[in-house]
Amino acid sequence: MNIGEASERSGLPSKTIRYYEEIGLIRPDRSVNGYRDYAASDIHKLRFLQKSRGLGFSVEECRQLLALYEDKSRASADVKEMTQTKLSEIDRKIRELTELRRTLEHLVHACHGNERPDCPILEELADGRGA
Amino acid sequence: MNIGEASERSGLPSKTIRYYEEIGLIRPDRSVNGYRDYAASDIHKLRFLQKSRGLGFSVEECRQLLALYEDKSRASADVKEMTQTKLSEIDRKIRELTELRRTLEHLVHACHGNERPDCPILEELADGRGA
DNA sequence: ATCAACCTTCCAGCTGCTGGAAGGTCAAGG
DNA sequence: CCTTGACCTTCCAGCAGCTGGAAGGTTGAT
Repeated sequence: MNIGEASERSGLPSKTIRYYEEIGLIRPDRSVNGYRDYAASDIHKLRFLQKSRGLGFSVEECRQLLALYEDKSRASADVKEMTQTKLSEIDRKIRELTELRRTLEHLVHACHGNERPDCPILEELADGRGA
Repeated sequence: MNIGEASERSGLPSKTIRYYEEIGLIRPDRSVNGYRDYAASDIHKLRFLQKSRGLGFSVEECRQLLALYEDKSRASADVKEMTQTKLSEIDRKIRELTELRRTLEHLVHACHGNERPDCPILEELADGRGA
């Protein structure tokens, strides 16, 4: 499939998809007319990239995450260790998002009308408990 | 407090803190010697920025999030609407992270040894159910 | 055959930092 | 008092990760 459809299916702009190819994250085939030709597996990767980038992982981290499921030898110790590291990062992000969510909700429902930066919710957040 | 301590307490490099000031995210006082002087509330904001940036929110989105709890008139309808939008985004991110986590775990425990991109877990992720 | 809607490459510019130079401030030790 | 080292300052350059636009080729429909 052409880049336009790949863009639609992955949620990434064509520009970004070409950029990801440039930096070696994906390697689509080329049709005889020179157009990029994306396979289903390319779309998988692009969707994966779309999500993981949006979740605050750097391109290099995304490259590593991609490698995790492309690596035929991912039973090896270092791959497992890296996966574990990534899992911890993900858990931390989930905790932080949950916290952020709680903060926003409280700001709407509870802090309603107080002056800033002394709001107890804010203090709680900023004190870093749970971060 | 000086920028070094602010950096330590917020988890942000001094360079980044100065940059955030340059683009108007924070406005620390200045000591007589010309050094930046950070109050506790500045640290709160910096920690907030550190987290929300790390969670994939753009600087502009972070500016909005910051505004949500600085805004004295945040009882207004549009502020509430924006908060709701942000809450939805956060929920989506949490879902995606949870998914990503499940995928990584399965890649280690269940997919172990299969060839790539036909792994059923991968299909599941890429098909976008739950994204 | 021509028009719109695709696609291509290339290059410039923007965001969000990040590093380094050149120099001022401060507390401690000689 | 003065020097040393760890701070701090501004300014400017560069990198990461896109993003937009120009200039041009391909495709399918009228």
